[in-house]
Amino acid sequence: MSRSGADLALLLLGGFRSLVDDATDELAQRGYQDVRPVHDFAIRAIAAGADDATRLGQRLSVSKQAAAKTIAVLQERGYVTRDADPLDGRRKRLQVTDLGFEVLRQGEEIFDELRDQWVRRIGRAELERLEKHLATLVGGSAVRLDTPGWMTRDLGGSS
Amino acid sequence: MSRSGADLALLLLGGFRSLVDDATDELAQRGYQDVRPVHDFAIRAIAAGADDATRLGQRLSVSKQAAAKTIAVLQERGYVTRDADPLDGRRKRLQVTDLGFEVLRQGEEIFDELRDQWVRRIGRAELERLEKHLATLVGGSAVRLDTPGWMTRDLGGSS
DNA sequence: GCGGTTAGACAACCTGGTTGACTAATATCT
DNA sequence: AGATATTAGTCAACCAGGTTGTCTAACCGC
Repeated sequence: MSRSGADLALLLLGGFRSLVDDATDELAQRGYQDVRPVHDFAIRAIAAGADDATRLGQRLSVSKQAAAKTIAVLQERGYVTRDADPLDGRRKRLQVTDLGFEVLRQGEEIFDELRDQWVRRIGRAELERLEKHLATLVGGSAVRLDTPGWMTRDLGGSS
Repeated sequence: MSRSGADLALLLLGGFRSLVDDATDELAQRGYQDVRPVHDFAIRAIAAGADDATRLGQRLSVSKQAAAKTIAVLQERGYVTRDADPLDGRRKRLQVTDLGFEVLRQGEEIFDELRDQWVRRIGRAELERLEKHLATLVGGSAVRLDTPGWMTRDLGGSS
């Protein structure tokens, strides 16, 4: 048992991947075949007020062009709409559709269920302790999602 | 404070990114400018016996072609050599160079130092507890590194 | 009204993956 | 031995998701 710093990093990555892969799987089984976590995050950001491409890009720490590509996908799948802003002719105001909110809701539900599974395995107090420490270590600093590929790709044999 | 499943995922990702970004920064400062964690992992896998492109690919859960591309980079930078296998004319046997081992050593050292910093912040016992739980939850299952981009990319304002 | 800024679109390009096709060498089977 | 199958590596085409740069149209301030 090495307990090296590198192992620690791998453990964290492993934990993350485990959750995300399982969640993506489950989301697919519930009928949202091609939703990737990055879509979920993007929809969430839009719902939270990043309602145009530029702001979404800022929120996601990617260029506005990259954000626009993501938006195009979300729009095509019916998770967001894009209509002209009456107050500013340049902007295209983004709005999350009912379907979009539904994906969000299900995504949350799935993640919560996965967390519950973890609670069952190591106990509530222990998991909360783990979260508390991680929060301390990671700090409030926003987690950047600007990792091309990676969470957007389809997964092999995860679950 | 939501303590939702999604937050947990973000915490894990944040922890990982924090370590990896800092490590990459530090490695760069020590003169290994363009080493990304993925290179470290690849060298490590080669040193551990995945000494041809096919096996390296399997180890890293990527195609042999992708592995070959990585190898080309490692070779160009002098971290590995590739010579004919006297026993099997098809294979090109990989070997980690002294420089390659040096990168590995420094990488380890850096990660260990980062872990020490964490120990200082939350205490040895707590960190070990965290590691123990994560190990339980993630299981022995090999962590897949097949995330295109992401750890290979250069980092913005991390540290 | 005019110059500067801002939102979005378009295009070219990069990285790091993928699959598919092909060659050469080794293994296996009759 | 010889025919056949497998295996390692390479090449090429392609894809996803990002980047920068350029351009247009609309807004803002003087």
